[in-house]
Amino acid sequence: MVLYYYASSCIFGILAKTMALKQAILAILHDQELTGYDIAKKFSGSVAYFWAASHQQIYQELKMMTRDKWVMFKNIEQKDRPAKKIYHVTVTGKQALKDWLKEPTAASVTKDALLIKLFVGHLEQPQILAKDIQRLKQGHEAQLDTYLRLEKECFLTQENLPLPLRFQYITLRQGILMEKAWCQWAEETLTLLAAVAKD
Amino acid sequence: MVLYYYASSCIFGILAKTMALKQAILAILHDQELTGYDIAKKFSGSVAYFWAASHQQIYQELKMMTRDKWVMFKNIEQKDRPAKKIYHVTVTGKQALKDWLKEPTAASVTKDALLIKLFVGHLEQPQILAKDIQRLKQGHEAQLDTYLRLEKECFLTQENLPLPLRFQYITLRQGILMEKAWCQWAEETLTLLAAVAKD
DNA sequence: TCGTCCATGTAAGCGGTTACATGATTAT
DNA sequence: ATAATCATGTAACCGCTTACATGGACGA
Repeated sequence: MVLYYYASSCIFGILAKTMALKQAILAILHDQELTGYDIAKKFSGSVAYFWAASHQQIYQELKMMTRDKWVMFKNIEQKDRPAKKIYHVTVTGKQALKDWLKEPTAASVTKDALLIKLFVGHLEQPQILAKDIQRLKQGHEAQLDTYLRLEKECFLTQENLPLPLRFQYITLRQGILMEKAWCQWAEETLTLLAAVAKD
Repeated sequence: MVLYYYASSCIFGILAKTMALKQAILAILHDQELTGYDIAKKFSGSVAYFWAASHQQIYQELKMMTRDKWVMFKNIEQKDRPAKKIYHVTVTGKQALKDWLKEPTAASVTKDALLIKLFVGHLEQPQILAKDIQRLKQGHEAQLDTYLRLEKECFLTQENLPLPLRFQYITLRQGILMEKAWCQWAEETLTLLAAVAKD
């Protein structure tokens, strides 16, 4: 037996796999009927913050989920538009989602190329990295703005939010806190890089 | 031509791919000679925060990088231990790393199953999710502690840090700020979940 | 004796990306 | 004209995980 060798990876063996696209689709589709195209749009919109997926992947996943009876679809013929499949979650699918909620969640893994670059940042001129960070910072600031506007418009105005919205607010709050922290770090880093450039 | 359709993905087409394991290995190996085994240890240690990799993957990557002349190794026979290969970066490899530093970096993509769960958190008892978050929070707090101790011991004590360390400090700072933000969010969320449980 | 550390790999398969393909309608 | 929206897919490939495999030294 060589199991001991895999201890570092197996200590989290009880945890759920990271692969959760099926569940993400179930979550979106839970209280509404949508086409694959609609779901793809959601995945490059609001849900994109915590899970991204291309339309190709979504179509394939829907095919498998249909086979497994987690979702079903109605074929709708249209004049002047291609026919579309409107999906909904089955009872089996809803149960699968609920069961998954109970499983312990694995810590999410970050893969950040920018940090690798900074780790050996002394190999290049600090201005080059600074420029790169500045560009990324603009993206994060824009995202933060979007989130803050959403917070103001949808969540802070009314008291006694309906239960589902109270939970969605929690996910928005993570977006806000993380983007804020990122921007703060970026500012700090740009200051440090400017100091390096001076020397 | 149907390129317009892929605009949303191609707008970032000029950006570097996220796949940066080769560069991460080059970064670690840049100023020291190591075996694949050593590199794997680094990847489950300090570097793990911004890039994770298993030993299997590292061995395969080293093989490809050897083929491409980015790294070379010396075979060292040992008594009472298996033979080992000590790798070092070639001039070509160092140039490849420097070239990569200049490429614009793609924003890193988060995939967080916990947020999917919270998105449909109303489907389960709030205590179950709260427990899960509490467990994850312990992990993040432990990580934060490690980072803060490292900061104190290695970076805050001495002034005029050598250049490479000043850059490594920047990466540590991101770990610190992100973990802090996560813990803050977790606290907020646990309060909100407790409120939900009361109703 | 059990498990860990050192030190190397192969092979199957999964999750996800990239490229390719179709085709009418509508807005600029 | 040009490009975007709606709406569906297939196929090749890549990055990574999981499982399997070897084997001696050393500490609890």
